[in-house]
Amino acid sequence: MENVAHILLQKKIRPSVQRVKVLSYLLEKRNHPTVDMIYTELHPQMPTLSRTTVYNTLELFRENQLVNTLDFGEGSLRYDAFCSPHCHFECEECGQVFDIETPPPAIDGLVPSGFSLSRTSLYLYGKCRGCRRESTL
Amino acid sequence: MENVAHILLQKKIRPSVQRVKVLSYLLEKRNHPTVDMIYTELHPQMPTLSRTTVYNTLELFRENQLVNTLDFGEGSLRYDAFCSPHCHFECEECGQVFDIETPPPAIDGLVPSGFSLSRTSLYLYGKCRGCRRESTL
DNA sequence: TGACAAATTTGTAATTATTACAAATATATA
DNA sequence: TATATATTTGTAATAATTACAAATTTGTCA
Repeated sequence: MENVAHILLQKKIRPSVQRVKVLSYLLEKRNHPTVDMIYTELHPQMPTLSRTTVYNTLELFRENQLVNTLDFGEGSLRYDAFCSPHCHFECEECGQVFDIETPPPAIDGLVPSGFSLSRTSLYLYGKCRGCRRESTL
Repeated sequence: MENVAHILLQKKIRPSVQRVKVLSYLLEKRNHPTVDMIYTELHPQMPTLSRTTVYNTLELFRENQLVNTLDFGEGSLRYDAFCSPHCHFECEECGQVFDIETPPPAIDGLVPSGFSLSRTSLYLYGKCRGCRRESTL
């Protein structure tokens, strides 16, 4: 919506149709999608959309701190439009990613002296509620 | 050495030349290498070594809990032959990976009820001592 | 020891995610 | 409206990894 366009304008990013759609997708779905998930979902509505545009757009968003990348070690990156400090849980069964609304644990004092820390990522792996339920039915 | 062959035999893995060399490399260097680093270093001594063998060998080691994979989001996996619970720090300047000999922080209670946790990975990013020193010279 | 079976290694080809890049299109400005 | 600038697109390149079948090595047993 207009809402999303404003977010882009605040970052001095021109709100093209493609950019607004990609950011809207991220904000509405909150599903930490891969490039392929975004492309596959938006392509039917925008037949001219290019995969490259999705890559370019996400990279632009990342440079402007509108998204963070997540790497669960599956071979492709995921994107998160919620940049508050929080952790992520990936279900090893269904692949869904869940937000854990707790900031990553303090690790002050962990790094050797003389080192400087710029950021940390904590990834949690396991089974989500739905998948656990299924396996006990 | 023979030492390394014994480790493999304990896991009922036949200690072929290639397997012993790859595991020795990991244990001696402790440098969390990528497949390419291993291949590049071992190839001169073993001209017939194949990259595929390195991949196969590491996968076999992983299945037998002899190594863990690390994914710092650089596009290629790294391998760690020390499986005690500890964290990793990657220098954003020189790319070196350092062990942080502290177990990943307890995150009990972080996961939503009904979820089960199987493992966690904590990645730290920043500048190592050497690179900080260089930048202030 | 020699022959055969099983395990391992090798090299090439396929696959997948991502990036490079130039042409085409759309947008903004004068 | 003309022109410069920004954006998008599509194709081709790159890089990591996997698939797979042929070649080699190793182990077993007569």
